[in-house]
Amino acid sequence: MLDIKFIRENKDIVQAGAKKKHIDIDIEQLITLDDARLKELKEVEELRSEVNRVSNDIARNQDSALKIQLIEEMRIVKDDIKAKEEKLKNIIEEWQKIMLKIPNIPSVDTPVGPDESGNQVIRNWGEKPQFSFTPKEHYEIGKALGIIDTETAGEVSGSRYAYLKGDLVIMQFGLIQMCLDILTNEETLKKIAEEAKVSINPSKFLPVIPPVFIRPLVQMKMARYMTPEEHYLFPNDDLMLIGSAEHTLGSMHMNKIFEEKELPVRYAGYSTAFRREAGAAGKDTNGILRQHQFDKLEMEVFSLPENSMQEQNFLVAIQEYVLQTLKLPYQVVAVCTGDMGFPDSRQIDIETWMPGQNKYRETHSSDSTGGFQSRRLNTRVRRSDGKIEHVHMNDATVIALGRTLIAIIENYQQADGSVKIPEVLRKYMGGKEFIK
RNA sequence: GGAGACGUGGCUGAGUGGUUGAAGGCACCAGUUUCGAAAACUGGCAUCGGGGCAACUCGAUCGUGAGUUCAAAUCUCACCGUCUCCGCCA
Repeated sequence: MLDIKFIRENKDIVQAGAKKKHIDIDIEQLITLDDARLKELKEVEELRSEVNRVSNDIARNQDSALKIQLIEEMRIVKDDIKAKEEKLKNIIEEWQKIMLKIPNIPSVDTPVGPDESGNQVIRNWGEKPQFSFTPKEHYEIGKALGIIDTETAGEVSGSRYAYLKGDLVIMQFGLIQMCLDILTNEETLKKIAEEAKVSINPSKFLPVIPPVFIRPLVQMKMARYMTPEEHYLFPNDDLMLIGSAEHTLGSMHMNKIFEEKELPVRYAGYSTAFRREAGAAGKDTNGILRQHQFDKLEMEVFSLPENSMQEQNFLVAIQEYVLQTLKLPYQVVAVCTGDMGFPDSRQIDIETWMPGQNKYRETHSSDSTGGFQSRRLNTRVRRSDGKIEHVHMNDATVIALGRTLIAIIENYQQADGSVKIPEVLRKYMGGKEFIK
């Protein structure tokens, strides 16, 4: 949510920002409503003030005839207040509906574009592996090795589910452990920050296992409930499944105030993510690329506003470090206005090379949301001078397990159908060198 | 799931219908004192919104939402949450 004062003072910027994101909003209508809201609010407040004043007189006055007269008068004023409050309530409801539809404004360095075709590759890393044979896709290799079974899962649970088995499971836990080792090691983080030339305090991440259920109201505050059809809903319990650990990590400090010296606060949350993939009919149906359920380690950082850009750069640097450690080729992409998320001011994705598909595919995302989510969540910071303002929030993937497993399977595949295990993972897999 | 207790400012804790936005304490900030610090003393110290250049002022907020009343932290109802005991369970 943007600040209404900011919207009033910068309506051209807000309107232009929404247009770049291809979201229709009517700022003039909002401002007309806001004028009405302020007028009505003022009237209600003046009447309430009168009631308060007279009520105090009643309490202190000894003259009982006068008291009765004043009480009668206040009864009438009270009815007046009730009617005005009803009117105000309706105005505020309309006002909120429009406010919730106004997206965050894209940063100045966000490329403008209609959809993902407008995304820009910023840089790439790594040599694509050369094969003496035609590289296969992950599901073929996985099926042959008996480590991915989508057929049984299809019968048991439906499409877009899979059984992962054996060494692939061990590898998943190895990846998680490897990433947690990075995120909880201050030396490593410092090194990453220095190499990426970001000037922030590279403090450790606190590992968290968050709930996978969230109240729809809170999801709304995270500004991640724009497309209800994307979520698994449990109306009997007024709950929904999270689509990312971000949703229950970012809301951890709802209605709370940080002290300036506490920031940045960094979390590394591990959870399963649940997505209905409602808009992806027939897309990526093979294997485990696009699943209804996948596991992910996610970073969430609360920072001072002036640091949030650098914080995002730091998070991207961590993502790159993870992929470099695994020796997986990737490209870093500035996501354009037409493709970026509703609450984002700047979104950067990383796409990892998938030789079987002969394509880069999205494995990481990092969202800088500024004060957009924190305004809805009411998450603030008390500065050292006592002033209180909204914190800035950044979230980013550390590792999305399913897609990273695909990248490893495809990049490390061998002519005999086996998969070589990346060196850094071997210590987590009993020293094993191949899955075969 | 059953029974009971409770939810007040950053924390603690008073407050059961009328200048209570809320005593006291801790923490914090500024000053006095000190070479400096501690201690002591003095003062300040909730958030949000409206109006005002400002001093200031009006309103809202005592878990959330409704209600009763001229007047609600205080009374009523619903919901949410926490704690204790029992049950169940990994």
